[in-house]
Parts: sequence; structure tokens; C-alpha cells
Amino acid sequence: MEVNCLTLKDLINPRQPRLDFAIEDGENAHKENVFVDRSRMAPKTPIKNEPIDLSKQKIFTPERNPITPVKLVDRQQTEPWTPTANLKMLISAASPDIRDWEKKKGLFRRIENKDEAFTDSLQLHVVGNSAVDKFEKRRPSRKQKSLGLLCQKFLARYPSYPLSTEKTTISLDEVAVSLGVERRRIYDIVNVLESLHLVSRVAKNQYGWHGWHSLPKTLRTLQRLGEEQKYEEQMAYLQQKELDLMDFKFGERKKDGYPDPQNQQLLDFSEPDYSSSSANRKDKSLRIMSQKFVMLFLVSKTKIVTLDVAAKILIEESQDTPDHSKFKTKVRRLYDIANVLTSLALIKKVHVTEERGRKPAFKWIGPVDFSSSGSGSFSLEIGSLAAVYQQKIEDSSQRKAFDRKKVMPPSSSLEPPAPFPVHSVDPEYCVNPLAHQVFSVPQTDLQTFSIHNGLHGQVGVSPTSVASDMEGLKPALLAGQPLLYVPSTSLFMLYGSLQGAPSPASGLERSHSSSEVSAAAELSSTPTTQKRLGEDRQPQEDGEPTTKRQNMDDDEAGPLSLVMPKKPPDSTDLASPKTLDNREPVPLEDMDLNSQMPAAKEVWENTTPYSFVSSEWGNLSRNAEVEKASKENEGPKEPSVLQCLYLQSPAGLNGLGVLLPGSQTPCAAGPASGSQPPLSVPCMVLPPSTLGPFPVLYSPTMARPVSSAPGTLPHPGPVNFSLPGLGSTPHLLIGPAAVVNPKSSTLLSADPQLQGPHLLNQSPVMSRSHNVIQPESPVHEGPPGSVVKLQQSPAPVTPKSIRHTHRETFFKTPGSLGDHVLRRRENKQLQNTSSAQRRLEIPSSGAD
DNA sequence: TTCTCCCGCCACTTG
DNA sequence: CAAGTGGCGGGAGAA
Repeated sequence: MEVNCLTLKDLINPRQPRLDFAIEDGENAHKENVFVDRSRMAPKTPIKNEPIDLSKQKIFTPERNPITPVKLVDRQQTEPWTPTANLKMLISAASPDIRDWEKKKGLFRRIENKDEAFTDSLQLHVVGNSAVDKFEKRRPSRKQKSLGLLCQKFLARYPSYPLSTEKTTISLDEVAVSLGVERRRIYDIVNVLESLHLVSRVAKNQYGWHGWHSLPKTLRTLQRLGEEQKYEEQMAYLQQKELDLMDFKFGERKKDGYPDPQNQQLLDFSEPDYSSSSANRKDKSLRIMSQKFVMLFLVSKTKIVTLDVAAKILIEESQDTPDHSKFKTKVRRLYDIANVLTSLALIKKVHVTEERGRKPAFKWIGPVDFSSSGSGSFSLEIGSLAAVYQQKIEDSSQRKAFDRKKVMPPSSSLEPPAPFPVHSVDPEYCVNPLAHQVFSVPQTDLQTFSIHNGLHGQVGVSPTSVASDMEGLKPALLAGQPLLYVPSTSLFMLYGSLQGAPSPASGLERSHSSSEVSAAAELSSTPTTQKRLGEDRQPQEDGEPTTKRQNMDDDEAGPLSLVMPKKPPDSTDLASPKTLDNREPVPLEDMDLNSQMPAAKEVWENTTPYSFVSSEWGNLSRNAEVEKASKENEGPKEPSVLQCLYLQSPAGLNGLGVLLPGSQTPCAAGPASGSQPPLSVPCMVLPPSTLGPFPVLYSPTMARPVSSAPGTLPHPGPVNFSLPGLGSTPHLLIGPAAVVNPKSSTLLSADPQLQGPHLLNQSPVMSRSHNVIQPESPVHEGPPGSVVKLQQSPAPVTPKSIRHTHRETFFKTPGSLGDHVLRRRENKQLQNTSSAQRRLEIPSSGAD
């Protein structure tokens, strides 16, 4: 009762916030970190992940209700009314598990004040002042408020690999409220994420979440750009000279032949309009800085970048006067960026000792060597990402009790993996139903193939580098390590990307691509690019999908090739034009690149992650669909290293474990056309009991003829074979190469029917927690791609159908969105309370 | 003391 | 013009 009264009062007179609420965070209560949630009582907004839309916000935000968090005073008043607050409350209430989990991990412990503020706030009403005291105790330290932690929290809200159909919108306001921080902080995070294309701006106060799908591609592009910028040389120069800040003269380097900063702008693919007038300001933007910073790592042989060097380079590029003040400012910004990148597990803090002492620096621990030029093929340090994913799995595994006997988790520890907060959080918190899936590599298989060898030899990653990079990470693939334990979805995508980005036409990929597109679209203001690139391509709704497919031609590597690095084919690098050539120019949605750097674009495209695996485990729990495309970049040339994958189905599968032959496996290695008999699969270990219900589809298509004619379907389609005794329904579809091949693959996954509802569901939790617009009718909207639905018939899909599927793209640039946006808004409004989430259907053709 | 980097003012950009 | 963005650097916590 009292509570009610108070609440009412608050509502009525926000100006007089209850003490309890106000102080929740102790001192910080005044600050951004304070999260006061009174909304719980009456959520104004349906939780649903409502994509936020401005209109809605208006509705919810009374005049005084600042959409933008302002100063504390205002905030308190308004918070109770914010949809976000309500959302948070609901989410929290709805997913206690998540919270608990987080707590276990301690991930949020530091910021828990914020997090719990919410929870506590709920209690405050009931409990009274005691709760307040509690709060005060928890007052966060400076560290606890770090951007890195905040970023982790932020990331935890979204699925790492959102389904193509799943449109996730990020309302800055909402996020800020939910994370208990000022919106300003969110901008910092988002800007960095945007630089990596993990998100893209959709509209005011709204961003679209793309996930990690395109990260490899992005990194590759950045690497390439970095190489073009001669960053490595620049760094070397600076390091050698040990220039003082004051000595650092802009002109000096130029003399040495460094690229003209002016030109560099052109390379910044992130900003479409970047090239012109506002270049300077933009050049200083966190986004650009972030990209440049990443480029430095990517081009660096040591993968270590000292802040001073980075700052100097940035100062120079921004054409600022190299004064100490500027330097300090740059360093501050670099720390901001570094914190976010660290939370993304892409870099880690290190120190470099030099003559002048110890210098703060960061070391790249993310995937490396995407570029073409390096040692030869795309190489990645799988360790890093794999480790991340491993962790993911572990985390999830901890919580999920599924049989792992066959799967060997990298680490037995049940403890929450600390190192990569984001990822660790992810799995459960956010998303991946697939997290359960595990791919393990049997030792026997590994025997034949040393991962290290593969990495080092084929990949061309120096051992040192690898080792170092892997430091701190739990190596997923180690020579000694028998199994590769990775969430399937992620794995597929990850690997696919890693490999060279062959892009399978898989739905996920597409989705991913769409996201990219959208992202790109945002970035680029030139839709034309797509046209250009896509000219030869078949008309498709989405330029993206096409792109991917085409890429597949070039890149044959399958998603699973994870373990099998492409060999450096020739020394020619991917980066080399040649490589590019292979890939059809795809209409990239990555326009940024397009306009300025075609090459970059291509690279970008190549990197496209695919999502080969789609499963409905989460939802259906009955289907598991795995599409493996094992391809190499160049198709047949490079056999995938991975020989066997052990797939453990998520709960849905009842612990079904499957050993799948890697693309490399003899069987898999079959002809491109994928005519191989299903039975050829060397090994599949499926717990009979569990298998029952799941038929397994295996599509041998592994190596695509390199030169397969474009319109031809190299792969007939996934081979469907069912295990005896398996139920007819669920299938395990393994389609290695086929998938990869753009053309063929497309076929596979393209069919909406096949795909059926989206497989990969993000964890329910996730969906709840973030705004996700899900397709109401999976069928049409189905992700373009790549995902093949197991349950559905394995029948080959026609390219055509695929195209259709593509139509939907993620978020497009506001501009590109055009009516779509409007439409979306309308939809939102309409749907608003309904739980149904609508995905935007944006004709891919949007490009025009 | 130096390193970090949070915080939030306020200018610029957008719608 | 108001709201959204985000550059910037003071200043304080952490090491």
C-alpha cells in the first residue's frame, strides 16, 4: 500500500523522487549509472522487444520525459515512465535465470549496482531503507563503470549471430536506461561497434544490431585498408624514431612516402559521405578512430600497438597540430576504443617496454590475417575466436546439462569464463540456442591434421603470434586438444568467415549480409555501388545475397573449414587483385568501401560470414540442421582440415551427438557436384537413443569445381540420408560445399521452405531482452539463406527462391530505407503491444 | 606520480 | 528549433 501510494506519487509528481529510488546508487545515484526503476509497477510498454520507434517513444515520453537522459534530476522524473525501464523490469522478471547466471559469472558484478539497482529497486519499495543502504554499499568503483564493462553488458543484450530474419533494433535510450548509464556512454560503445559493423545506425536514437557475422569481413577490409595506408610502415617509423610527440611532425612522414592523410579518408569505408567537407570532424570521430586503430593491429606484425604510436598516427591523420593536449585527447579516445575492443575480445592490454620505459599498448587477440597479402591465404588465428566460442559453450554447457561425454570442453572448469565477458555472457544471456551444439574434432582426426600445422603452416600464422594471441584465451584448437568445442552456429559462421569468407549462400550468411548491407547502406550513401557490382549478378532482391553466392564461387571454403585453413594458395594473397577477381564483384552493401575502395569492398564481401548452421533446436528442439559447407577458398584446392566434427545437439536434440566428417574427409572431399553418396560420411556418432528422432541429411558437396559454370548447380543439393531408426522429421543436414557455393549453395539454403522457421533461435531470453523483430511468417521472410531447415525437405532450392528470400534485409540506412522505414514504423505502431515481432521486410532491391 | 578514463559540458548535426 | 550526437578535456580514481 504504501508502496502503491508512493508509486503513484512518483508517477504523478516525478519531481519528487522517493528517496529510496534516488539514492540507490549512492553517490552515483546522481550520475549516469544510477538506475532507478520504478516503472516496474506499471509497465507502460510492452516488453516485447519492441523495436523502438520514435513515434512510440514520443508516446511514452511525456513532454518532460526526456528521451535523452539528462541530468539526474530529470532522469528520475522520467525514468519511471520510460519504456526502457519497463522493458528492463519485465525482462528481468521474465528471465531470472539470466540474472542469476550473470551473477554467477560475476560478469556484471562490478556493475551490478546498476544491474541490481533494478532488481533492488523493486525491492526497495517493499524493503525500505535497508535496501538503500545496501545500495550504497555497492556503489560502483570507477572500474565498475568502465566502458568495457558497460560494453559487455551492452553486448550481452544481443545475440552474437542474429538470424537473418531477426531484426534487432537498439534503442539508445532504452539501452542507456537499462544499463543505467547516460546515453552519452552508449554512443561511445555504439560508435566503436559501428566501426566494426556490429551495429549500424538505423534512425535517430536507433541502431540495428548485426552481430558478429560480418566481423571477419570487416576485419579483413580493415586490414587491407591498413595495408594500403601503410600503417605498418608508419608504425615502424614512429617506433624506430621514437619520436617525441613534439618531434612528430606531420610533414615528416609524408616525406617518407607515407600516404597522404587526405587520401586516407577515402579509405574509410565507414562513412559514406565522409570524403567531403566534414571530413575533418568525422575523421576525428570515434568510429573512424576505431577503425584506424584496428587497422593498426591488423597490419602490425607483432599485433601490438602502443597507444602513443596510435595516437600519433591519428593526430597526423586528423591533421591536428601535434601538441600535447591533442595527444592526450587522442590517448583518451584510444582508451575508450580499446575498452570496447577489449570487451569484444579483440585486443588485450599489454605493455611494451622500450627505451623510454613502459608504454601502454594493446595486443590484438582477435582473428588475424584476413588479408590477402600476408602470408598467403587468409589466415586466422582461430585460437582467439575459437576460444571465445569455446567459452561460450562452456558457459552454456555449464548451465545446460547435456551430455558432453563426447565433447570435450576445452576447459573443464565450470566457472564462468572470465576473459571474454561478452561472449561468455552471450550464450545464455543473449542467445544462442546453438550454443549447445558442439563441434568437436576427434583426436584421431586431428592426428592427421595438426591444428597447429594447419594454422601455422597453412594459415601462415607465426607460431609465436598464435601462441601469443592465444594467451589468455582458451585455445579451442590446439594440437593436443582433441575436440573443438564450439557452438555450431557461431562456428559455422565464424569459420566460414575465417576461411576466407567464402560466402555460402546460407541463410545466415545472407542475413548477415543483409545486415551488412544495411550497415553498409548506412555507411554508404551510394546504392549505386550495388548496382555496379551486382550487374552481372542475377537480379535479386538483395544485392547482398547475390554477392555472397558469388563469393562462394571464389571462396569455397566451407564454414566448417574452421580447422582447415586455407592454404595459402599461391602466394597470391587473397588480397591481391587476383583474389578479388575471383570473387565476383558483388554489390556490396558495403558501400562505403564501394565508393571509395572497390577492393575493399570486395574484401569485405568475402569476409562475409555465413551461417551455415541453422537449427531450430531452440524452438523446435526437434530439428537440427546443420549445413556444413566445407569449402576452401579455392574450392577443391584446399581440402578442409577439419575432419570430423562432433555436433552435439542442444537440448532439443536430446543430446544427440554427431560426428561429421569434415569437408576434408575423404568422403566429403567428393566432387564438387556433391553427388556423393550420403553414406560416404565417414563417421557419425549418434547416440542411438537420441538420434531416433533426427534424420540426418548429409550433403557431400564439398568441393565445388572451381570453375563450375555459374549457372550450373554443382551440387545437387544436400544429400539427405536418414539414419535408420531416425524419425522422419528432423534432419541433420550437412551440406558442405554446396552451401558454400554461391550458386549451388544458394539453392540449398535458399528455399524458404526448407528453411522453415528460423532455426537458429536466439535464446528466448535474448529475444525477450532485446528488441527483436521476428518474422511473423518465417516462410517468406526466411533468411535468405543459408540456413537449411532440417525438417524441411532437403530438396534443392532454386536460386530463384533464394532471391526471394533475400528480400528482406536488415536495417538499411535511413536513406535507403525509404518507405521501408515508414512501413516499419507503421508496423511497429500497429504491433506495438502484440508480442509478435515483425521483421522489416525491406526489399533487398532497395538498392534500387 | 603516472596511468586510466569517467563524466558531462556544449558544439555540431539531424529531423 | 528541439532532440540527437559526439568531440573534448578536466579531473579524480587506480596502480
